[in-house]
Amino acid sequence: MSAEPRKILVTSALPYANGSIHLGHLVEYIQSDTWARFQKLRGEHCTYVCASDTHGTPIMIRARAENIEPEQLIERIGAEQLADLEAFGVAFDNFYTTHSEENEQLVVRMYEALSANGHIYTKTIEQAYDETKSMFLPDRFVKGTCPRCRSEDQYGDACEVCGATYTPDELIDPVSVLSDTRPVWRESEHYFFRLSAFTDDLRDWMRRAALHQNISSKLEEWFEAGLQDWDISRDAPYFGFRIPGTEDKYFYVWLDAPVGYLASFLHLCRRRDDLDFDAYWDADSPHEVYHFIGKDIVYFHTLFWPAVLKGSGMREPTSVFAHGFLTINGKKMSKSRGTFINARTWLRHLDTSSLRYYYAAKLGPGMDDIDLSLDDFVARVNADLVGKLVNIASRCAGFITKQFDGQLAERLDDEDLFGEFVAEADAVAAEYEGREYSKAMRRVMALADRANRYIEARKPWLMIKDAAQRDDVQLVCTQGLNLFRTLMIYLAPVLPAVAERTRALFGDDAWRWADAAAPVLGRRIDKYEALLTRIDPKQVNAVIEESKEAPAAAQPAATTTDEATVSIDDFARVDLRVARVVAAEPVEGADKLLRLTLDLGDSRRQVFAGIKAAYAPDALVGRHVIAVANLAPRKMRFGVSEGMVLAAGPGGEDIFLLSVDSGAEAGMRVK
RNA sequence: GGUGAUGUAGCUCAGUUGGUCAGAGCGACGGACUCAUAACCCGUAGGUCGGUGGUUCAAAUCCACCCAUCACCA
Repeated sequence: MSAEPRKILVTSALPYANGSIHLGHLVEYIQSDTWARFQKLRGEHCTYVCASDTHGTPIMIRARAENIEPEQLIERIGAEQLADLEAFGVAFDNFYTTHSEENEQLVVRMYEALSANGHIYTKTIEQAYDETKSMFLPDRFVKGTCPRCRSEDQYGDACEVCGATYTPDELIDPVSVLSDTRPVWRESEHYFFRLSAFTDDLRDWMRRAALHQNISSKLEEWFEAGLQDWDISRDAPYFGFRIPGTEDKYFYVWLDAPVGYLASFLHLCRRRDDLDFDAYWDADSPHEVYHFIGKDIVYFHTLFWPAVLKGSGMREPTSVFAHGFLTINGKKMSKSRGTFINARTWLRHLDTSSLRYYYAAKLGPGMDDIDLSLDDFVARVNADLVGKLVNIASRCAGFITKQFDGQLAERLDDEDLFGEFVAEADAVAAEYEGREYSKAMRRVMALADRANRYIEARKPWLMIKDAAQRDDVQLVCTQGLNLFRTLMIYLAPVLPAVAERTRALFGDDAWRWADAAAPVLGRRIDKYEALLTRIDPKQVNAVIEESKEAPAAAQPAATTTDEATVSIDDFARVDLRVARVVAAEPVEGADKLLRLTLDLGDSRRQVFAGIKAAYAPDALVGRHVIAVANLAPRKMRFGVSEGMVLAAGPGGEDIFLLSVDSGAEAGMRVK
């Protein structure tokens, strides 16, 4: 490791604020979160940002359908997406929105730079127009009969039956999906980005970025076909940013979306002394910037985006990492098969470490699709994680706790063996760095096998029967626990929740990668609690069953088990935070409700609380309460409630808010 | 339709530049053990590497064609 930490900015693709996070999305977030966590664990200065992608026609249409403003829709969905991602351990340094002041300023700044550099021109094009809705229609909003194979009800850009591609005006009997009327073709002036002028720059960038073979061969393909200029404008009505100097032209969502990476980073820079926006984004920045994306958006991230950055006088990304898609049981996710699984559904029945591990065990640096085979998932997680990995701790900790009062020996039993585990650190690190997670998992599990064999060979359960060998039992179990601890440090990027529990078990301070090489000796450990529990196939079945019908919208969570207890995992899913009441007011038309605006440190939420009879609004402002930060947002008659505040009592006047001792600040996690 | 990717033991996958490359884990089966969340340890199983044809002394590994699955086509 170099003395000076690397400065790294990592992004995940922005989730579109039009739907729920599902297992497919999670491949990307878990992959990039793991990488960012690895860099941080190694002591690098790594920042990981993301944002909600909020603009475009689909969001405008959906908001209309729900009879709300687009702003309300994107705020609700964005909060829900962030909560889901955080529940899976995805730890952004910042999750922002493309519908922000920062983003608009950056988009305009970049557009003006592009314009000044001669990279923008206008051209009149013809486009489908819905006269009843008074709006231009994107290709996907026109349907009709395929001109080639005559299949009915096909989208305006391609036929799903015969695979033909065409433009909407070639469709037979085209109709607008918004009104079922026949669209007309109207002319409109559009703004174009001169992508074709950047071919040489992009070729040059492609070499420097050392893109994965699969991506660069794709790019070569596109270069050979010749780059086409890019239509970056859309006509009103459109939900997005208006192009300066125009009345009714808006930036296409795909222009402002990647700028959202910058906006989220800028938003964070303004709150952090150790981050300087320009130092990362100036054309000659020495820092590293990486985008993790899915293979479906390679075009945008390896052509448009670097070209737009270059054209606006900024630096290009250091590299772009693309992953494949997720299949479940070998097939595309499907609602009828129950394999279109939302993150939220998963959380109700299964823990998140298991999925993180399974994905890691399958992920490599390439663009190949990965398969979540549910039977294999259960077998693999139970065998690898519970059977061999956690088992090491489980079989050693008992002796230490019961026989030695939790006291670890002062030395190791087998320094050489420990040394073998330490010697793998560089190889594991290199595999993480190269996103060869599957290889890293394989390597770590091979070590776990080795640790189990070591214990098997020493047989502490026999030694304990002989008073003369009592000290050796302590040595062997100290050895075993330290082998386990080293492995858990290696796995911390993938299994942050289990790593955290392990760290606490040993009473360590925050782990760094190098700690894996230094055994913990002579210390008293906490009482061992199960770090993970086996998965029952019934849990997976429950997820499938629940996913089969239309996603149960905001159904109260079914109890996850028959038992009256919850696991530590279950509890950890509830994100309790200290919140400061910024504003409180009665809700018109509701007898019991107060509308609270809560400050959660990094965000503000609107929450409705049934405490009107017990608390005067004015008395609440400024005080701290405990809020559930990841409760699914709920649409109420008066607006969306984005959480709940904790209170005790039967209700009515007898309701008592929980508070925290002085010193606590808004945003602190309760645990 | 064009382009590209993938197709290796029941399952999930490794196999750098062609010659110990026919492998691992899981499952299954047999045995041992009982510290551990029926976990762990030892052993067995044995797929003509999607198909056909070709190049080569030698191909899962190169070429051609075919089949299947998947993706992209701004």
